[in-house]
Amino acid sequence: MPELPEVETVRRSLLSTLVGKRITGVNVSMPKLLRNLSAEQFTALAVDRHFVDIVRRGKYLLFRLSDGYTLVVHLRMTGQLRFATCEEDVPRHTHIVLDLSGGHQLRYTDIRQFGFWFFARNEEIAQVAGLDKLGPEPLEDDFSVAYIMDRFLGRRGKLKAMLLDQTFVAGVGNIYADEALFMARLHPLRTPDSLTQDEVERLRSALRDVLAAGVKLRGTTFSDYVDGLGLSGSFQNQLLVYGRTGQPCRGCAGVVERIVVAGRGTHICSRCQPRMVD
DNA sequence: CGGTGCCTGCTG
DNA sequence: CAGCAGGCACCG
Repeated sequence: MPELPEVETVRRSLLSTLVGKRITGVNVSMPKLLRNLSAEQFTALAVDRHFVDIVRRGKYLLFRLSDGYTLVVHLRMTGQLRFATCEEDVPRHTHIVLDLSGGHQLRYTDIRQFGFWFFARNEEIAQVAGLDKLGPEPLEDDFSVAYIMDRFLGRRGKLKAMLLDQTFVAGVGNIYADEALFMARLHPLRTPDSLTQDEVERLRSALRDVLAAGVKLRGTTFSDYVDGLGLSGSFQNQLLVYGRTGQPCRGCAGVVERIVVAGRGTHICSRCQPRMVD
């Protein structure tokens, strides 16, 4: 489900409510979601620690706890973190519940059970697969034209696959990749190595613009995604191609097509995004 | 590189 | 009932 804008929105929505709250109890009904600890080990380490900060890297959320501990959460496709009071009904597919001081809870719900939690000392979280290999944050300055040109040099394969590669750029997923490629007027099957500097500049701007707009509108809600307080996003109303197969292109008289690239459903306007010769 | 598996639920 | 879904690791 969640890409950078959704994960960032969850972070922001939980920050002020969670910081200062102490974990008073732990309830794990799906122990396999705890990637590195048993439910007993996790409970023993987490109870009595309080939340200090929440940081996002790519699609990972890092909950900083007291005494130098960090809880890493990845929501993958259908994970949800929800702050709630104890009295509120617990939704189906809720697999982990943290009881918090003040009668609140932090609940983790995940229909497809693809997400995970990893709990360790701050200096140990580099062990989380993928976290230490993340590329630059697309909204930061180090995601530069020079960096992209360098990474694209000599690179065969498919442009869209690069955008989804978290070691190239952190936090881009299927929706925002399609939207950015459309905005940059680049075909997803282009060879990265073939892009001109002008095209790389367009791609970088489009990615940054679409992700910033996604954050501003608090994410894209189709069905599952809501933020940490249960609120939907509204970027779904701004989508130009994603999920619009067969509908008119918003940029020309063409129609949005669906193709498969790198195993993922991919939405393009082949008139606005010419395949060209590589 | 592409293909597959991990899961459940929804849609055509 | 098959196919698809916002992600990613692993396999050959």
